Formats: sequence, C-alpha cells, structure tokens
Amino acid sequence: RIAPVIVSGVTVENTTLHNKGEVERLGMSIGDKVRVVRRGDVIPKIIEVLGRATVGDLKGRTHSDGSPFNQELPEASEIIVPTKCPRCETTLAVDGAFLKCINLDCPSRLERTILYWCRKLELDGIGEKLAEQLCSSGLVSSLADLYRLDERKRELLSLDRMAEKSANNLLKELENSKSMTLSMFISALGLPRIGPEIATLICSEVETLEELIDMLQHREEAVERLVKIDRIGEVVANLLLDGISDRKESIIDLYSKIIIVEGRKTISQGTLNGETFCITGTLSRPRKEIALSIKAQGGKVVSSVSGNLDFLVSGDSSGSKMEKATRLGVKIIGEDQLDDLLGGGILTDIPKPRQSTLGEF
DNA sequence: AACAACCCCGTCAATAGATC
DNA sequence: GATCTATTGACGGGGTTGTT
Repeated sequence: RIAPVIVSGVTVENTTLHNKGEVERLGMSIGDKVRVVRRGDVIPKIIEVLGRATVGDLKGRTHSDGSPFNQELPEASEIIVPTKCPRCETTLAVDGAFLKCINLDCPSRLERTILYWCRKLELDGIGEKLAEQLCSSGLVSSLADLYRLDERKRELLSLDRMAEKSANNLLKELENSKSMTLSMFISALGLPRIGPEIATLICSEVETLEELIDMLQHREEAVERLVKIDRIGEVVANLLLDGISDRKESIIDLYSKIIIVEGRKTISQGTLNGETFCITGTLSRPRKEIALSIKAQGGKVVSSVSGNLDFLVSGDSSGSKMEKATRLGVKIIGEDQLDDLLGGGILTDIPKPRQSTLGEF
C-alpha cells in the first residue's frame, strides 16, 4: 500500500510488487518513497525507489473520494519475505518466481477456487465477500457445496447482506449455470496452467471425465497419450493429472452435481473459419455480443494483438492496441466491415437478449 | 427515502513458463 | 528463439440489494 497519489487521472493506493525478486530488484523497504506509473495507463507499477519518505511527503494527500489520508509514516524497516501462509500457516513452497501455499484446504484457496469457478462460468452474484462468508460460515467447503445451497436456504439467508431477493438470484444463477461442456468444467476447476485453451485441447482427445479419471491408474500411458496432442507437453500433462488426482474425490462429487453437455462440434463452420479477431475501442454493441457473433461464424476472439492476428476490430477511441496493430501490419477493420465479413448473419447469430420487460408484461 | 455495501465491468500490459 | 497461454492487478462507474 502506498499513500494516495494521483497517477494519470486516478488515485492510486495499492500497487503490487509481484514477487520476492521484484522487491530485491528494486531494493525497497517499508517507508520508502517510490515512483509509480500506470502500465498502459491502467495498472500501477512501482518503477523506482526514491529513498526514504518523510512526514512532509504525506502532507495534503486525499483518498479518491476527497477524504483526507491520515495514516502515519511507518517506521523504516526491511520487507520480510514470509515463509508461512498468512492464512493457514502452512509452509510456503517456491514455485518459480512465486511463493505458494500448497495446502489444498487453505481457506484462502477455497475462496479463490470458488471465485474462479464462478467467473469462468459467468455465474454472477458471488464476489469476494460472499465467497468469504460462504466459506467461513461453513456453508460451503467445496465447489460441490455451492450446488447444495438450495437445501440450506435458511442458513444462506442468515449471511450478511443476504435477504430473500439476493438468495433467490443466487440460487437461480447456480441452477442456470449447471450445464457446461467438459472443457468448461476442466478449465473452471482452476488447475494451474490449465485454462480454456488447454482444456479444449485435452477434450479433443479425452471425451469424458470418467475416461480422464481412469487414466490416472496408468500414469505413464496417460502422459504419453496427452503429450501426443499438439501444444501439450510433459509438464502440462503432469500438471493436469496431478491436479485431478489431488482433488479426485471433490471433483467426482462436483461432477455429480452438474450436467455435462456436448460441445459444439460445428465450431469451425462458417465464413470466418479460423480467422482471429481482437476487439478494441468503443463499439455500438457490447463486446460480448460481437465476440459471440464472430465465434458463431467460426472465428476466434483473442484479447491481445500479435503478429498472427488477422483482424483488429476497432471502435472509437481505441488506444495502444490500434498502435500495435498498425506497427505489426495487422488488418484493422471497423464494425461495418465486420458486418460484411459476418455476411449479414449478425442479427441471427447472437443469442436473444434477456426479455425481462416486454415479454413478461 | 437515503445511504452503504457489494458486485460487475471495462480498461490493458507485463510477466513467467511451456511448447515447438 | 519465437510464439503462445494463463494469470494478475488497480481503479472508478454503474447497477442492485440490504439496512437504517
């Protein structure tokens, strides 16, 4: 945490140091004065230590809402790298540049697992606070427990800021997001390095969870089989198998609570077969909608510009992506041209918006 | 009715590490 | 060595819901 400072228009009070290496590189201590910039005008980053801060440095600082910053200047002291998880006291393990808590039952990890699952499935309504409450109240101690909340509504209602309406919304969200493809299921588990892309690749080879679990029995064969998939190497294969194996019971439990649906095999049907798109700037429709239209035609939507990108779909006031695309010679198109590419399918391919007003009255 | 708490979204770059 | 995936991170605005 830093004393509030205005950087390119916003008040910054928090900024990450990422890992131990970064702290060492900067040679930083608590109580130092630092220079903060915002990468891409968004994420704050400390780029330099400017020596010790003084009381005078803190004069006249305000939070973003205008209220004064009253915190004292902390005594100068070294940053102590933790050796134990601040939450569960488990000894931390070094994982590359990072320190990790390896206790699968660590409450912090459970909360993150829940949040990750919900975000991946676009299950709205569970944020940090609720996740924390669900866990600490004992209502939820595994992902599968989320799907048991309907049986424990009374207890659910006893949580903070949780009354009838919120509870019903939550239960409905849970119910509505029960169906998913196997690759969704796998990627939403949040196993390290197993994201949507890798999960999809795996599902092109392994068709059911049962099959995957059976593979655990013959480890070497399993690795061999997975490594045959293009872009999957030994490391990822082992991470997947370990990840599943470590959580086997709870994954099976969770699996029994949800519904696996067939993935769209027709995914590459369409006019945009295999073309990649990146969307930037302000457009006339929500990004999500545009992305869906593109995908419906077999196109792929990525979040960053690289030399391999086929099209940058650019709206108004697009920033650095535009610049990068120009530099790399990526074709830049507007919404009109995208519509042309989509072949007028644009209106039929997007899912119906929620008809909550007109239809119901 | 006013206020407070919470959640979601949009914004984007920079890592580290894996794979080929 | 080039290219890709996955992940993280901070803030403010806007919407919804709960509480006073």
